[in-house]
Amino acid sequence: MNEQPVRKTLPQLDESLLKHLPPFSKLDRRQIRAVLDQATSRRYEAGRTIFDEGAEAGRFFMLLDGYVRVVRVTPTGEQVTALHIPAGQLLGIARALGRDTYPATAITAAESIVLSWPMLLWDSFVADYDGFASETYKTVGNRVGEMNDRIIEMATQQVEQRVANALLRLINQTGRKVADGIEIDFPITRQDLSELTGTTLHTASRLLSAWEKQGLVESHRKRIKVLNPHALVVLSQGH
Amino acid sequence: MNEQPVRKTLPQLDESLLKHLPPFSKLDRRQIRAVLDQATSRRYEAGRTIFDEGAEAGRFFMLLDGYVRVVRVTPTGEQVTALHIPAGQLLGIARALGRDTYPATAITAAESIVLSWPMLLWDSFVADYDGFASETYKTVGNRVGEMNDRIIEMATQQVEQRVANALLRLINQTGRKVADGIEIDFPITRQDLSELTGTTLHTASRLLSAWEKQGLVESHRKRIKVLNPHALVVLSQGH
DNA sequence: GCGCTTCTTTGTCCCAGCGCAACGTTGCGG
DNA sequence: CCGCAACGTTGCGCTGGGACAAAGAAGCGC
Repeated sequence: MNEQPVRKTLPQLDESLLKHLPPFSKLDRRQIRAVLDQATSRRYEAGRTIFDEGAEAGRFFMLLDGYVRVVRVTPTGEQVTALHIPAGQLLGIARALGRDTYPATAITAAESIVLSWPMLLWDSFVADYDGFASETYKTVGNRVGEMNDRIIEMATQQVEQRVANALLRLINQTGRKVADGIEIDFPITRQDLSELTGTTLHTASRLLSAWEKQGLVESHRKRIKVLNPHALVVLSQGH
Repeated sequence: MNEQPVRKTLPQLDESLLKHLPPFSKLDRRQIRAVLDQATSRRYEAGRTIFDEGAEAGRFFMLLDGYVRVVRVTPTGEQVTALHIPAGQLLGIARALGRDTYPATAITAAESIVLSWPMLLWDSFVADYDGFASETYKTVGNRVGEMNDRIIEMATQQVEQRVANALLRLINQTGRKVADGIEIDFPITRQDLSELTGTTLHTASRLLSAWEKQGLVESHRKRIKVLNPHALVVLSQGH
């Protein structure tokens, strides 16, 4: 793990920000203050580890801004991205899974702002804040759903379909509308895409090139813009 | 879904049975009575559907005996087994995932005895029974862990390793020690194995044949006995 | 016992996609 | 402006394992 998060005051954190975070969206002013007062805020550059698989789950986190990849490392050292987590979500919520170690490693995929609280506060948050528990269930439920989908994909779909699906998921989660399409608004390499889809960098690169020739996407290093999402959907369903 | 479960008295259900079920293991006699009184018991033959993906999650279930496959069906009609659930576990606990429909279909893989309760009771169980909530978190956590593992497997491992892994998981969950090895004590076809590992019936069959020739396993239709688990472990790690 | 169905085995063919390898491209720091 | 590192592209050959096919084995009902 990296250096310990530094406790800071949170002048730059607009309280209204928390209102957009589902677990806390219904809190009143005083409660928001209480949540923020107990939080530690930290900025991570891209590529830094927030917590490591297997480490004692001492804190839980909320991603205020940026993107996080949840990865697991195989015995042979390969990385596989299990999930992408967009801003506004909780992570490292081992407690909601009845665990006391983190089940995977979280790595920032872009510069990110992360709040964290001691895991000790988990239970009191659940008790004190209405809807906190049910929102975390939903978070867990969504992630289970996503993982489920990925298992299905991996089991039944061809590489091309999987990559198309991954792209679609990414633009759904983090797409930003631009003039002529939807852009994924965080840096993503071919390598990342291949880890997400369980293929190789080479194949992912080939596919993107092919799609670019067909005018489906446009991409420059670490940037991917989808021009024709519908065609991707068609691809993802199998020709 | 099948016919509605039939409400029955539970003469044949030894109360002590419930003590082996984690979520209720710490209850006293009166509480166990209360839990049982509110349960519906039902026997399912192998291959029957307990609940369907997408259906309203009206009940939650506990598998007293038998074996259940949690499957998802792809748009093209293929079945993929997402999880195997052994006796003693809860299933259909959509509520713990903040959902009100079942996220997958549950099908019995062997004759099974299933208790169920109206989902309405979920909240009161959580409130009334100490440890119920935390045990369900653990159940969810374990399943998330398993799914995670399967994603890693599918992304990084060869078919042979995946099948070996699947077998190992099965003997861990439901292995029964016999004279010269460990037998999986419910009927499993090559087809099942292939669905679990995202390969084809044919390949699974070939692999088992090869292993049988090497003396690693012994199998007769729907029965698989592992003679040399260690060799399988070696295989599963990739030569 | 006889036929039917379900499950399993085995062989042959063939191609998607991985491994390898070499070469472009972009951006950054000095 | 240059060199280097990170990122991306492309060609080629090889092979794991999927598709197809056909036939054996076990169980089941009549």
